[in-house]
Amino acid sequence: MDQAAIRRKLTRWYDRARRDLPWRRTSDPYAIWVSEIMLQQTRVVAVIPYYERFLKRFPRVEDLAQAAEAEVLSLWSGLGYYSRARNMQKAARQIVEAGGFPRDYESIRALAGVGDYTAAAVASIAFGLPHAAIDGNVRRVVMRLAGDPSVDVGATATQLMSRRDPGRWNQGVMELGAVVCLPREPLCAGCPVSGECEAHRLGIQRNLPPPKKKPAIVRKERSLLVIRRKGRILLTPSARVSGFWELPEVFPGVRLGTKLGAFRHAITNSQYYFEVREARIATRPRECRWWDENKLGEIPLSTAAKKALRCLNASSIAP
DNA sequence: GAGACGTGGAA
DNA sequence: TTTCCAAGTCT
Repeated sequence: MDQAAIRRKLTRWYDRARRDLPWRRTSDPYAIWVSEIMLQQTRVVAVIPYYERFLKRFPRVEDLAQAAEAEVLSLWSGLGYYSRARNMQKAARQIVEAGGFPRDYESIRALAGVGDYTAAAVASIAFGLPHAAIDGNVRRVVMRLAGDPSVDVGATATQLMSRRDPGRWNQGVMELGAVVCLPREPLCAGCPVSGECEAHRLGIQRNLPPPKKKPAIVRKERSLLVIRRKGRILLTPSARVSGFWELPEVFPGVRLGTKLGAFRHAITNSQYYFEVREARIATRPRECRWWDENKLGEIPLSTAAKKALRCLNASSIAP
């Protein structure tokens, strides 16, 4: 591998690619950190509106530290991996207590919800520190450049990394992986470093990284209940995602009514088939609460509950 | 170290 | 329609 050529061509390519990403326009470590947390296992197009809404509401880390958890979760609702939001607020309070955003790798790594990848990304992008950020994109790009699935990705990425601008390099490799060096069908014709790529030379780029075995999808059928009384609707605290509210499922003493709709909802390795059904109760289960139907926008509602309420609204418009 | 954790877009 | 999996972290 001609490392210098790879470094030069790839950073030059990155300087011209995707200049519109909102987090490329900031040098605020807090904003960069927010973007990196949101981008964990989440596509750029999904993150952009959340990122902008989040920073508008919480422009400074102090604002996030002082916010109510329910509001943070509301702003996060729909993004997934909600422990990220809770950890972020925990970390925001750590930061405020420490008197400012941490400025070295170890201190950044110590924040709640920040692992090796995010610490390296923030340290390099916000502070120019020479830490290679290793994510799924970097693993794929490095394995392909080396043409070898057993290559030491961390060591190779560190060797390749620009010492002059580690943040630009890290983002460049990730961006290349995201838009050119795609997992299934890499766009080698448009790749700035295909001439330096060993996998491309050997024609094995589609086989790298080797496929991982997938756990079986479990299918589950459930009912979500719409129990209304005087403009209010019964919700139960989410058992899965604490801080969120759900429509109740079947429980002892409930009387089921007509079916209002159905939808699918996938959660990790489970594929749920939900039917939405009217229901009535004599006594309210202890954990449940009545919520004003006009104020549901103000509380953290699970995505499944939102989908269910959507078919509810559709049916009330066209009964 | 395997498994859990969310969601939605692309193939 | 189903399958894959994305700027990972935590337990």
